Amino acid sequence: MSAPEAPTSATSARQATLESIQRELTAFARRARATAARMHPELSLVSYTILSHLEEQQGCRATDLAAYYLLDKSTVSRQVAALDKLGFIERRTDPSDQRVQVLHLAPRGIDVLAAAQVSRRAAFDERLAAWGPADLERFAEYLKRYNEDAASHPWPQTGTGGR
Amino acid sequence: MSAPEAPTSATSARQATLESIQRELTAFARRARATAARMHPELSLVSYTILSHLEEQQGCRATDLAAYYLLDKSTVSRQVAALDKLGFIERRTDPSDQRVQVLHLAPRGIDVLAAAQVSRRAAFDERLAAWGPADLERFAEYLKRYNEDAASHPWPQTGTGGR
DNA sequence: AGATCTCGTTGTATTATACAACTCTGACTG
DNA sequence: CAGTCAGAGTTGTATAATACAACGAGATCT
Repeated sequence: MSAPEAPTSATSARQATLESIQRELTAFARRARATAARMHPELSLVSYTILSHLEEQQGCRATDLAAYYLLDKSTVSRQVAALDKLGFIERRTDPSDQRVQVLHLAPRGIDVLAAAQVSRRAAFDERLAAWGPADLERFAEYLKRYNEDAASHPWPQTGTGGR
Repeated sequence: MSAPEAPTSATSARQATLESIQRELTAFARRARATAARMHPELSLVSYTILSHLEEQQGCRATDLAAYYLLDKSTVSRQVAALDKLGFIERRTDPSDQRVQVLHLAPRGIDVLAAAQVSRRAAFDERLAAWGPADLERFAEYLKRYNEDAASHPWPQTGTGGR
């Protein structure tokens, strides 16, 4: 263990910045559901994220979704079932492993996702219209880096130590 | 109406960046609940945001919370009732307007919030340990600016025009 | 073959949320 | 002052998202 260092003005400024990041991210997270509902009422945030993920990944397993979004597999199973029932996705059993279903966008899913993306892009375009390209790029990089860091640091032990 | 401009490589690069921002923000939002549950199991994301808001604002009304987090007043009412029942907050009727209750942290609320913040700070400290101060500052600024922009551009009309 | 692991489903309970109807209280108007 | 209207909060009701536990079917490894 290294020697404890006395707090300096630099470390407390850092703390203040971290607090600020937390606060803004949290506020954003809490608003996200409602925001999505207003941008595209026909597709909830939950459905949107799944369809969007499938588009980007060109198909994936339910387990992958659960891992990526930190959800229980039962939750994903039901959401996938609902999207399947609506005809938005298809489940193709993997021939090399009969347990796994590879999820793909179905034609109707492609359509509704595209429609939602139109609204979503319009909203982002308008909101971020005043941002310069350099700031946008940096913001995107920071977010990506943040999410990667969060994923790679599952949890600092906060409680009894179990994970 | 201004003349439509042909898409240039600059505009499509911008679009790609906007997509990236959307994607990362959405993934973050979707993970936030579970993340909070792991960081501080004793205080849900929802409770945390309310207590935290009260701490920062030194008290506010239920209506303010609803507006800030884009929630229905009934939702906030129940959450506030739950926090009150747990002894985390106090409701003080505003003497100048008997309709309004000003919400404040109660001693127990201060305690649990502080405990959660310890976990939270530890998590953020670890996650963002590799970030330099300049990047952190900029990230914080961008998030703040993003949230402000989102708040000031309620919605570009996406549907039939109603809000 | 048997133990064990993984993927997915289903049963059950809880929590967050919205919408609508309602009660108070305050403000404005004739 | 009476009547109306607007704002704050509560409650009834319904739905959606979620977790945990138990389970079934298929794969894997002795």
